[in-house]
Amino acid sequence: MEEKTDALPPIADFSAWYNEILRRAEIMDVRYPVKGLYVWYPFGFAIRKNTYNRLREILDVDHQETLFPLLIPDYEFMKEAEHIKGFEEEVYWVTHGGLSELDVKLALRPTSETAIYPMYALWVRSHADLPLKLYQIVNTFRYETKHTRPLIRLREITSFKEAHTVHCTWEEAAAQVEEAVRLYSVFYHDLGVPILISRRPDWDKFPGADYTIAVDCIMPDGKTLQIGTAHHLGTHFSKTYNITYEDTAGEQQLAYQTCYGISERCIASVISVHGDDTGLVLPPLVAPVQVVIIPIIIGKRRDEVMAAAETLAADLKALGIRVELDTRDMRPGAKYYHWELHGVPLRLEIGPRDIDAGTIVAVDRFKEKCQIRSVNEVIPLLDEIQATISRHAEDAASGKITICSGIEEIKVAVESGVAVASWCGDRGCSDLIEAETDASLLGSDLRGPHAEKLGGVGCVVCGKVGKAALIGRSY
RNA sequence: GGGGUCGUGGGGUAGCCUGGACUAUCCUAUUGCGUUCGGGACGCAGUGACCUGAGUUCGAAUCUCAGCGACCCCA
Repeated sequence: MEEKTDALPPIADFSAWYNEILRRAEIMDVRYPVKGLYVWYPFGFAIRKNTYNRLREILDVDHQETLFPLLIPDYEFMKEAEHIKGFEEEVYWVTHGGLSELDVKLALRPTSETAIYPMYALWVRSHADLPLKLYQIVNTFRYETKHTRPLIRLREITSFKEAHTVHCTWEEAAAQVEEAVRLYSVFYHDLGVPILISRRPDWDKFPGADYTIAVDCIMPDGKTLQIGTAHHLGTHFSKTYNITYEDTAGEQQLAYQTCYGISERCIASVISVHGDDTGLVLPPLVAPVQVVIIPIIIGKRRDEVMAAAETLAADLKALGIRVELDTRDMRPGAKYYHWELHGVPLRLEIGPRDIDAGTIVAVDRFKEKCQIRSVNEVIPLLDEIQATISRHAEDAASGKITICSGIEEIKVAVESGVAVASWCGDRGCSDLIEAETDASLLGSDLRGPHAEKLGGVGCVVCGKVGKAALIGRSY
């Protein structure tokens, strides 16, 4: 069949699809003239707003939102050795004020530990001040040398949610890391994005952490995207920044810390994991337009149809639904394509025939059509769509995960997805896996059903006691 | 980190090698008018571009150098 119009590249050609969808669905404009910096279109920004509103809701239960400065004095930034090593290659420096050189150079935060922790040292006095759980949503700057990509690898991360907590004991901090993982699981469950939770190998943990728990998702091309991390910082930073508290016995004690973050990669994951050949598929939770109403306007009955459509829109708005009434002078079909591209979960059509019959045509993003008689049927429909989107994503993710018992199997698995295999924890064995399979050992202690299915088999390389590791190619 | 390809209206291309008013083409770009309107309408008339800087030249989208930017491949 002949294509009538310029088709979106198929999602099977993921890179091309991704670039095109960002522009056509008006998410990011990539034409800003600085490498690695991109502009949010209003529609994309609305997705961001809805997504981060949910993230805030989840955090606000027992965190407080705060805001720290963008600029960090060099003497603070340079205090923690491991941390510096991890970031110094990527830091932008402000060296001048006007024409004069600054006495103290200022780093644009690549992350905010070194901005926040000197203040924490002032704020934390007593065990009664703990735990302290703050977060902020800010932009950060990293001079990326790898290939930059909108929402995925940026020189200005525009939407970095970073939480920083302080605790009395190592165990409490460890429990907070688990709590962070739980919160992120809830968040991604709500976005319908299936996640893999594992512990990053020691050589890949956050610079200045005891350990790092990572949240990854699987993109349509089988590569993984890290979409969240939680770090146990132990006392690395509290030693450096002198964050101490007075315990019940009146003794000064070093505090234990955690930090955990999510960036706009969460939006990249929503777009990529759910999208299809027709365009975006947005979960109602984050869709800027949850329901679009297309009036079917024909000649004489135009006013009658418009009035009915406006009433319908008002009724939906009253139910708290984000609704758009599309009154543009276009044929209905063109509007259908437009809103499908933009991922609108549910479309309602109202025309003369529907008015006569007392019904409304409802079509979901998967083109399932039904007739409804009342606006009260809309919310259940949206709930159903949210569930369908999650189920599709879950099926797609499962299809990309292979449980492997040998190097050859891993090699095949990582060509189109990720492998789960047993690993003893030894660097030598992981080096061998990576060299043989052209993929990375992303994490150990993988959680969830796939790890359980693997069972207690020995390391794929040496046969010693091993645990479930995640192996794949990553963004 | 290494290599490659490339930069032309809003988007996609041709023209460049062989310099000459350069210009052209397609689209879900855009303006106006009219006819249309239950799955991407049509007619007519318009708008709109050669990445930036330097150089070569009588003359540069075209040649040279640099910068900026984009994409692809390999490590």
